[in-house]
Amino acid sequence: MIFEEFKHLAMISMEEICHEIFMENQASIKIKKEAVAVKNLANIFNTALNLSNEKGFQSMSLRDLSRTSGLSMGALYSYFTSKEELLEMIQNQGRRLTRKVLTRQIDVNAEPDEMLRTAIRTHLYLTEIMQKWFYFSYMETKNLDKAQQEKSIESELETEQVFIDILDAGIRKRLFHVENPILTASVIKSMLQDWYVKRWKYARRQITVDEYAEFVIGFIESAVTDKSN
Amino acid sequence: MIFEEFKHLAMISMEEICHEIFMENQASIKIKKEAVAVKNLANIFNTALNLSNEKGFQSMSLRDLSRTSGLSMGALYSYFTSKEELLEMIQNQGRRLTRKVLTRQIDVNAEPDEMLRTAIRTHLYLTEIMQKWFYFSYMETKNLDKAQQEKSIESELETEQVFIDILDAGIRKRLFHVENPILTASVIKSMLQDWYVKRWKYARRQITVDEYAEFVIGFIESAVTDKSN
DNA sequence: GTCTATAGTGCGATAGAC
DNA sequence: GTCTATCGCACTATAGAC
Repeated sequence: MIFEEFKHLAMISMEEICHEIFMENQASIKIKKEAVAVKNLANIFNTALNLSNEKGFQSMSLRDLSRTSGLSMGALYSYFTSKEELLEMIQNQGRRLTRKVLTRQIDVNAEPDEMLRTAIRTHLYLTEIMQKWFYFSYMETKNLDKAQQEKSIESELETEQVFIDILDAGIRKRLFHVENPILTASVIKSMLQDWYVKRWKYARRQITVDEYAEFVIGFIESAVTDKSN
Repeated sequence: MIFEEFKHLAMISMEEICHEIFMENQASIKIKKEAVAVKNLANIFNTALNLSNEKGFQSMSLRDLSRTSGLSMGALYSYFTSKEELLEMIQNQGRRLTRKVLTRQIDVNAEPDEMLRTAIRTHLYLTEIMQKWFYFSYMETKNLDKAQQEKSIESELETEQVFIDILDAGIRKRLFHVENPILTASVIKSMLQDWYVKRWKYARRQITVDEYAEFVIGFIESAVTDKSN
């Protein structure tokens, strides 16, 4: 699968997510008509992500959000009860989407080397589509309360575990030679994160997500492949 | 060189830096006695870094800074003319220290494989000592004005260039087999950044900077070493 | 050189009209 | 369901006593 194919597939997930946001936050959302609520929520989230990616969530005032989204202050507060809650809503959805797409895409019956390639591609493609969401999540974790921060940490370790499991499977089948699967998974993750954190760098160099995926796969494979075979 | 040796060496640089901060910002610093100014500046910077690393620079109010540092609001404003200037002062010093230590440590006459190891270790050791400074710099770049952001980008690319040069030298001497030196340098940098960005993860797993350095060196070497030799 | 007190601004949040 | 108007508060920054 290349990026263009993945793009189509993930759009379906996006629809699901917008629906879920509405359903799950009905306690905070005063608006009852789903069509109206979903449309405005999408607007609010997109605007908040754009503004936050520019200058950070704290620096974005709700007046900024109101002006840019076209919704009044009063209208905004129909969708959340505080600025902090808006932050948590956005964070939650990012985490959920990651988990959903990553576990859906990886075929557990495949061989470890194939699984590794798929996991790398899927992760990169996902963060490419949701770049702003991931960047936001990444940068704003420290502004969350303790409980939400813990969730964020769990989510990070969960993603890392996917790679640890793949590496372990590869070691057992003697496809990989890896001395420290945990640290190896950790540095793999750092390479994947670089794609959405340092977006400007890759954009400037005109590197596409498929080119980056190919490079990372090649780099990691030449580091972990068992050369005794 | 291991970390403990480096630590001692870098402390000398720290002294220099504190002195430089005072000398260079005499326009903004109203205090004339150097001993007083340097002591208070060190206090302000350290406190600001601690608070910012917890909740971000924007969320840290100057009242927080005043309370935690023990200096009054008025005293704080003797050392900078605005909160934004404080941010820039901190950013500038981080960048300067990076450049100074990295170029000082790397022996350009060494063989590329040795240079690569030294560059990785030096980078990790430096960020270990100045962890809060680097984390701060990393997270707060987007809150800077355009001109300062550009400096930050230059600094990132400059560090990356150090690795590109080493890789190129290694390719010429047939020590390394690297298809894309730019992307390779880029992922090396992402692994090094992970050490100070995800500090909590490595602390939780009780991995020392020397252990991480050894791992990263091994990982990168097995990816870039020319296997035809 | 450092303090306290306060001016002035812009924020998050809400009440009530439409 | 959305708007405008406004409240109370916390902030940055400064002026003037010591």
